Amino acid sequence: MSGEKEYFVTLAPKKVNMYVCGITAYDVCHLGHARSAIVFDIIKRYLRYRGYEVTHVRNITDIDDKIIARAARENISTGEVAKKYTDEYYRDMDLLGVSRADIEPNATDHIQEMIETIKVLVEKGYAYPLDGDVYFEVGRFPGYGKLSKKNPDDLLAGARVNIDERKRSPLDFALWKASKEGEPAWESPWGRGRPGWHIECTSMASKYLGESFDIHGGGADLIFPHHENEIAQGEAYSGKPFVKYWMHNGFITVDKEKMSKSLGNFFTIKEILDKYEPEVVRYFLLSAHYRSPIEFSDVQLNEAELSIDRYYTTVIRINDFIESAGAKEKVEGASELEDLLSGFKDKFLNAMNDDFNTASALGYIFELIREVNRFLDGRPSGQKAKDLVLRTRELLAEIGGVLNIFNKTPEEWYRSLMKVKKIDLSESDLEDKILERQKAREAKEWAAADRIRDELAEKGVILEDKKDGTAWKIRAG
RNA sequence: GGCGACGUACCCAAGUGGCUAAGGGGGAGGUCUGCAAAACCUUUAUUCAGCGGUUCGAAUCCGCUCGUCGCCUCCA
Repeated sequence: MSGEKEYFVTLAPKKVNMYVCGITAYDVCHLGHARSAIVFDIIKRYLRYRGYEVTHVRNITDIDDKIIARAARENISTGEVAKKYTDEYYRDMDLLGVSRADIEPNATDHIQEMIETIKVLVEKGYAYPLDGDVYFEVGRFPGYGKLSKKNPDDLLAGARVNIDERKRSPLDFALWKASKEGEPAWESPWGRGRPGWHIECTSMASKYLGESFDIHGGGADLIFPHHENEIAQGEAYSGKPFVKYWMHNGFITVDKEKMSKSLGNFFTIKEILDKYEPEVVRYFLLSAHYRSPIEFSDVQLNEAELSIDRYYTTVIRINDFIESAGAKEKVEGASELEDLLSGFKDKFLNAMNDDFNTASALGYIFELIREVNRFLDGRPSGQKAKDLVLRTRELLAEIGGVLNIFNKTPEEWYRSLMKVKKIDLSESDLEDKILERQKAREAKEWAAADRIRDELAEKGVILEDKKDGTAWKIRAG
């Protein structure tokens, strides 16, 4: 609310009540929806990791103008439209590794609650019925504009055309809308109609999280008017502060412009996941701070893929070492690694405690990656070296777990890359080729061996000769 | 027009008053290797859009200028 970072103090000790605006189920999701979902998924995971008991509510709007329009166009019911795109949404979220919220309410299951809220607002004089609609009277709520830092007078001055003359003020917004013939409708004290968009979040958030709760999140485009209106409704209703901390994720941009439905410059999650591993998308989104705009491009996604590949390549080295390390104690240059290991967790926590700075956290992960590689380059052996490397692997896995990345085995990673890059080669064919090349190498027929390697490289498969055999990877980036 | 955010290397990106300006990608050189790949090492910002100011000290605070974007209408 202050527009600045603040110390995080929960309303109840160690408990966090968090509401995040979900989707309106009228079309498939694009990357912007993914960002919001992933950002708040990480926030929830991190708070839980830190020992908070988090109740996460994420709504699904299943009745609104766009759903009605789509239903009319496709000649199906609004319920069918909402169901279809809710299913698509869950499919996308599952692929992206976004966990479910604890409560995922639909608007249409809470019509009664909304009617009750509106009734109270009317009784308290904050809202007025008008020809079957009900409007919130913005002028009656003194704090209006405090979240978006807008002055109601400026808003009035800048008001665009299409002003509804019946309203007491152009800023007044609908709590309840009378239904037209053939539209979905519910009985209410003001006649048959349906709820306005803003009221559902206020009613449902209050129902599940209380009249005041800790965190409310969503995309930055919801600040005004949606969240401003939620505050007006919630605080007019209860007389209490509605939300303690507002958190808004920044936009995804394409050529510096906001990715959006209306501009048509969007990429659906489905399209992106056809070309990139879900983990790559997650990493990409975590590589910038959640409030910053982030430019979508293939270059960026490829860089994310390379970064993740660097991680898994190191995991392979670590695993190889742990399996094959000799017993003879040889530990050189371990002090740097030991230092880094002992300070690593604090660095990670500090980064995340500072407004969930995932980009900084990822930086620390790669510092550790470089150090463990350096350590392994010294060809260490023995139990002490093993313990150190094991500790590194565990620490990396723990932190990766919080961010929900880096949680595959390297084998899974490369199989997954193989699939997403549509490499036309079975694993057994690949093994055969490697064997064939192995024979050539043993016979020191380098040209033949190189030919096989080049042939595979052309398909995007990279061979790595190690002392006990040849491993394959898929070229990232 | 009103309000707001941002501008850090070739690209992406952390850093918001004080040790050598994280990290990733890319470039150049090197070590290792049959050759590669991977990894590592060295190097690539005496400088943080520009100009002023505050301060012992600023990329970091303040002012102005330039540029980019967002919100003010549905939007993650």
